[in-house]
Amino acid sequence: MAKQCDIALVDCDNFFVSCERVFRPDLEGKPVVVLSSNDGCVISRSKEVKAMGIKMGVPWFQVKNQFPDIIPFSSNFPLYADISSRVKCLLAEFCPIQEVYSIDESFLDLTGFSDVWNRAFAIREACRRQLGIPVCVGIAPTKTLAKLANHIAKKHPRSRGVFSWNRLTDEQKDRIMASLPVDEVWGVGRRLNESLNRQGIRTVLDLVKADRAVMRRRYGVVLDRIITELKGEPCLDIVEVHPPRQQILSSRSFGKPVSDFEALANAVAYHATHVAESLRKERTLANLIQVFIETDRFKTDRPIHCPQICLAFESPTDNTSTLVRKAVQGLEKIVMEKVSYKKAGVCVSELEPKDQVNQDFFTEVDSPVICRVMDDINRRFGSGTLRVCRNDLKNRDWRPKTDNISPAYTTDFSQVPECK
DNA sequence: TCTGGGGTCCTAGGACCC
DNA sequence: TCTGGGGTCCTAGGACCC
Repeated sequence: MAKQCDIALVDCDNFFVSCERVFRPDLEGKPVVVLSSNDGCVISRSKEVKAMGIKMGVPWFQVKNQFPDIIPFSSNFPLYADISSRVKCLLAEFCPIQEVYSIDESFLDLTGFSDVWNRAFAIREACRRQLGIPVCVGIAPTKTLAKLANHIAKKHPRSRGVFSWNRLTDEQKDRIMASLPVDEVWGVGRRLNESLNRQGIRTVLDLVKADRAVMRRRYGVVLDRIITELKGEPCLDIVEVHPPRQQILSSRSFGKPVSDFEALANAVAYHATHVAESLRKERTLANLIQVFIETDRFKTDRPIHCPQICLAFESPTDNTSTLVRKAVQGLEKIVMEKVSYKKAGVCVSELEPKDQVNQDFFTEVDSPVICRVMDDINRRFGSGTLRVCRNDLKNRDWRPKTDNISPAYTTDFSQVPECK
C-alpha cells in the first residue's frame, strides 16, 4: 500500500479583518468587516459579523444601516499583501515544501515529518504569537480533503484549530462526509451544486458514492478529479513554483459615473501604467492589449453598454508609454459621447518571458531606461510619484471611494504606528 | 445615493486541413 | 438517387476560485 501523504492546508481566519486587528487590538471581539473597492461589498467578516447572518459579498449599503455597530474598513491591499508574505515566510520555517495558493492560504507537504500533528499546532501558535494572525490547519492525504479538513477545523471549536483526516476511522470519515453539504467541496460552486442536487446528490458522501462513469460523462474531468481526491487518492500536485501568468488585468469601478473623455483616458492610463509595472515585475512582455469600459450594470432604466477592443503591439512590450498610448487609442475607438460609464479596465495577454523573446534587430525589447528609473523612484518615494502625463492627478474624478481606509502601517514610513 | 477585482481551467463548436 | 471522415487548432463563454 502506498504511504499516506500529510498535506496540510493553512488558512488564515477572516484574513483581511485579522490584518486590520493586528494594529487595532481594540477591535478584538467586535464586529468588523472589510469592504471591496469603492466600499462596495463585504469581502471579509469577523466571526461576530458572520454570527449576525451577513453573507460574503453582500452590498455594504444594504446592511450598514441595519447593523450600525459594525466597524467597516475599506480594503488596504498593500497591508494585506505585506502581512501575507510574513505568514508565508513563517510557514517556510516549518515546512520546506509550500504552495502559496492565495493571499491567505498555503498548502504544506508535511509528509515524512514524525510530528505532523504537533507541528500543525506549532504553526498555529507561531502565526498567532509572532504575527497576530489566527490560522486553522487541515491535514489530509489530498489537497481537496485538506480543504475539507480545514473547513472542519474552522467550524468546530473542539478541534482547537487543527483537524486531521488521517486520524479518522473509515466510519468517522463517512459520518462526517454525510453531514457536509456537497457545496463545501473545493470546486463545487453554485451551478454545479444546483445540478448535483437535482440528481439527488446533496452531501459529500452522496458525491463519493455516485456512479463514476455517469459523473464523468455528465460533468467532465474536473468533477472526476474531485471525486478521486475525496476518496483519498491524490491527483492534484503541490505547485511550488507558479508558472508565469497568462494575462494581467487592472480595472476599477468609478466612485461616480464618468462621461468626460479626459477623465476616462486618465483612468485607462492609470490601469495601463499599473499593468506595465506588473509586466516588468513578472519579467514578461505583452503582445495584446484589451481596453474595456462599462456603463452601470445595475441601472436597468438605460441600455447597458460594455464596449471593448483588443489591439496588437508591433513587438512584445512592457513599456509604460507604449501601453498607455495604445490603451488610449483603443479607448478613442470604443467610447460613445454623452454616455456615463461606471468602470474601465486594461488587460494584457499573449505574454512571453522577457528573456526568451526573439530579439529583433529593429525593435527594442528591453524596457527602456526610463521605465527602470520610474520603477526605482516609485518604489522609493511611493507609487505614482513619477507618471506619464495622461495619468495625471487632474481628471481623477473616477477615483473609487475609500472612506474607511486604515493607514499603510507596514509599507510607508510616514504611516508607521507610534508608541507613546 | 450605494452592488469588487484578479485569476485559472475546461468545453463546445466552428474553421480548416488532408 | 447518392455528396467523407478524422484530426487539430482556435476562440468564446461558462464555471470556479479567493
